[in-house]
Amino acid sequence: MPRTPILSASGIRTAALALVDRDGLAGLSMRKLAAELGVRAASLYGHVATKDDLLHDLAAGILEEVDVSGFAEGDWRHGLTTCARSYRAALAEHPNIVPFLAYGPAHRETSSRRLDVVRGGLVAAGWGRREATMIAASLVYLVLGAALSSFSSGFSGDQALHPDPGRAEPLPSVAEELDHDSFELALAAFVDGLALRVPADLRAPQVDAG
Amino acid sequence: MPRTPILSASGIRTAALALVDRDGLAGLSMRKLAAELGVRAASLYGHVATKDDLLHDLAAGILEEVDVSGFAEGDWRHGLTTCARSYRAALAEHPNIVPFLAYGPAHRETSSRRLDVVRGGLVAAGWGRREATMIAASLVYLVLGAALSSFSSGFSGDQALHPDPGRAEPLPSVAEELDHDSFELALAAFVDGLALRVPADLRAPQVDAG
DNA sequence: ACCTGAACACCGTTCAAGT
DNA sequence: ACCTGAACACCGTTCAAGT
Repeated sequence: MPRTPILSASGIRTAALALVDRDGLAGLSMRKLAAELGVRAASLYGHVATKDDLLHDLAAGILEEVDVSGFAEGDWRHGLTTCARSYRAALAEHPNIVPFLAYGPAHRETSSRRLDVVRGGLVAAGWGRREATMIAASLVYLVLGAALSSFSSGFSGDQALHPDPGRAEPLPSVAEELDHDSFELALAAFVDGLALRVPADLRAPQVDAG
Repeated sequence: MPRTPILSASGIRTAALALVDRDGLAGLSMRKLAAELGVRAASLYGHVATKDDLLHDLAAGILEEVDVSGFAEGDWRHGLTTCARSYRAALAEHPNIVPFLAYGPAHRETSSRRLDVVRGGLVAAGWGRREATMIAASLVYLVLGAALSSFSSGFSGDQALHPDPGRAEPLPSVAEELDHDSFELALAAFVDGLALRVPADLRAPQVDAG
């Protein structure tokens, strides 16, 4: 009678993500993860190739939640805005994994499949292919930058931010609101600025030698 | 006759930065760093409190290179652009340290002193205090996002990018140029978009209930 | 004063061995 | 098939001891 296995790849991933959410990226160790699952560290390697691989899978799962359907209606401004917001929201649900995304091309595959949809939407809306690529990249800059500067930018001496002038640091909720508003401002300004250089269809092309 | 000390805090920092530049953030260990200096790991702790502290100092040194003087002329667009470019250039010189910046408020102090200058310049140019804070935050989003998405965004199947259509990946120089152009596009669009919502001085204030 | 040896409490990963 | 013990080659950090 074969006893049912304790471990599974997906169970490991779930526990790992919970651990990262709870204890941060540095708080995830294979030994701790194993203990959480009632098992020893070595056992994990029957289901998961490597810790880096595991983190990669977690990141991919999160990026899969990004909604790129907003381009369907043909409005690239709406498409960009929707995508950026859902991207940011997806990262906000697991903020502790964001530093891992900084470690380079580990998560390239999922991320770029997503970006190709964005690029496609932009091209369909009349943008050139190179512009579309650059706009998609810019979107990632904004979202990723916002995700990892959240709470950490730390604005030192601004009394205008907290109604109570005796306080040195903004309250968490105030900081959160400020992060949110900053992101929305950046996104709106970026999209508005792009609209000024929309090509052929609506406007004459920008001067060639910038 | 007291033999002259081998170690110094600044010597350690220099070697550490060189090591990070060469071997990446993961390639920096206190033991390796000590070996590089002809010493044992324990000796470092006479001059440096902690590895995290050391990295914090490296980051602070890099952020100090950021040029925030561009606001002197009173042109906030020029100030923002100059600051963003020099910020990006400073990070580009030590790209391997960027992931460390993602690990939260460790480098808050230097960073926020810099940001206060930006905020000040924006307020002097007529922006409201809260807007100025949000714009400064947005700038950080853009630069940090660009710094860590560099080369890593990885655009999969775009033949338009490389002149030779047989190639699967863009050449490094092509990727670099694309990163650069994307950043410049994002920055220009962002600043242009901001200009559309410039307050009181030049335009009527935006509608209050957004 | 400054550096070292040795130790403590950890890591990720492998692999022969158990069931 | 699946898990374990033990080991390997590492970590950051401390601290009594040497010079």
